[in-house]
Amino acid sequence: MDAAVRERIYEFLAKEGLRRTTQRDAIIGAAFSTTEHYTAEDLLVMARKIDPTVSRATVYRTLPLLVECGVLKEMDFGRDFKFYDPNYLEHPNHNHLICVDCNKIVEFEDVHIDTLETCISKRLGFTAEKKTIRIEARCDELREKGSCTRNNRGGRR
Amino acid sequence: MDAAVRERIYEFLAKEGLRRTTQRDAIIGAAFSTTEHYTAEDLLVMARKIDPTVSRATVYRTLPLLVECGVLKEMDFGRDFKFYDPNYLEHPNHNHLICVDCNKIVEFEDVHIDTLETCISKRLGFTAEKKTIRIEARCDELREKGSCTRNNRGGRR
DNA sequence: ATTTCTGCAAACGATTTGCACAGGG
DNA sequence: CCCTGTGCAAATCGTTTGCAGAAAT
Repeated sequence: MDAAVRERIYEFLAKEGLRRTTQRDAIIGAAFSTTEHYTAEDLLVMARKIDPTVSRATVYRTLPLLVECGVLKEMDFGRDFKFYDPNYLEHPNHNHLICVDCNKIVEFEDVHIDTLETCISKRLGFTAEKKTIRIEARCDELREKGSCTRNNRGGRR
Repeated sequence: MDAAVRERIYEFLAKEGLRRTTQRDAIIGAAFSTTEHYTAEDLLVMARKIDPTVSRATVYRTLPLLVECGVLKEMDFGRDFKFYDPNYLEHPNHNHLICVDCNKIVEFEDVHIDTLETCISKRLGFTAEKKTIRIEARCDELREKGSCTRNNRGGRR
């Protein structure tokens, strides 16, 4: 994982008077061991590979810290659980396309969108704070070939 | 409420072999007595003004029917509960701006967005199915005047 | 009659939290 | 030492569901 991210987190913890613990280290290590999106439960599994003593509660308590620190983005797609995006720092302006077939989440950026959204907010009398585009879509690949080679997070509930 | 909507619902129920009951009538009447967005709990309260015997379970069981019938739109903003939009038939392509201060949901349409989203999906190899723009924003009014005259759904949890 | 509906209350499931102990500063 | 962090298990809360009786066709 990126040492700068780890450093940033430690500074944040210090600033807040919070401590560096083995569990938090394991969770941080796990959280940035991938560029994929994951759930709290996914992260628990990943963190336990580093430190088996990590509990679910600690994961749930650590996630908001990483979000507040700005290194992780929380995303609620109206699915059953929230997703977290460790790739946020590198691509702060991305949007998400969610495949309803395979649950794959694809990131994309588009310069037009940002302008458009800022315009719209201004027109309505608001100042945009978080702009999210969610596109639910179906794989062309699946429709044409009958199967889908993408990451399949489905099956859960 | 619009008689055409009611008619459309009755046809849907008939087609599905479902029955017309006093409770469903009350819920339908309540569901289209406003153009505002509401939650399941809001709808329960509204329906009980028409028929006090309506239960929460029946509301929760009826909502998906109205959604499937196409007269109501379900929206999950990643808040604590889902919202329902009875205004969907008249404005099927609208997007939502949610004020983080007062929880007001403002609808807007924009022709550019639709084109943009279809392009993006195609570029990524998907066929867009549901396109949602969510803008979280802050009232300019609140910031400037220190108060907000908009509908305030806040306070819950 | 037969089938769908209903209200009730219990179940559900992701997330949060109270508590008593562990461990970092 | 003191105060924060932790695991555990119980609580939370919108929503769903099993069941037995009620109502529609």
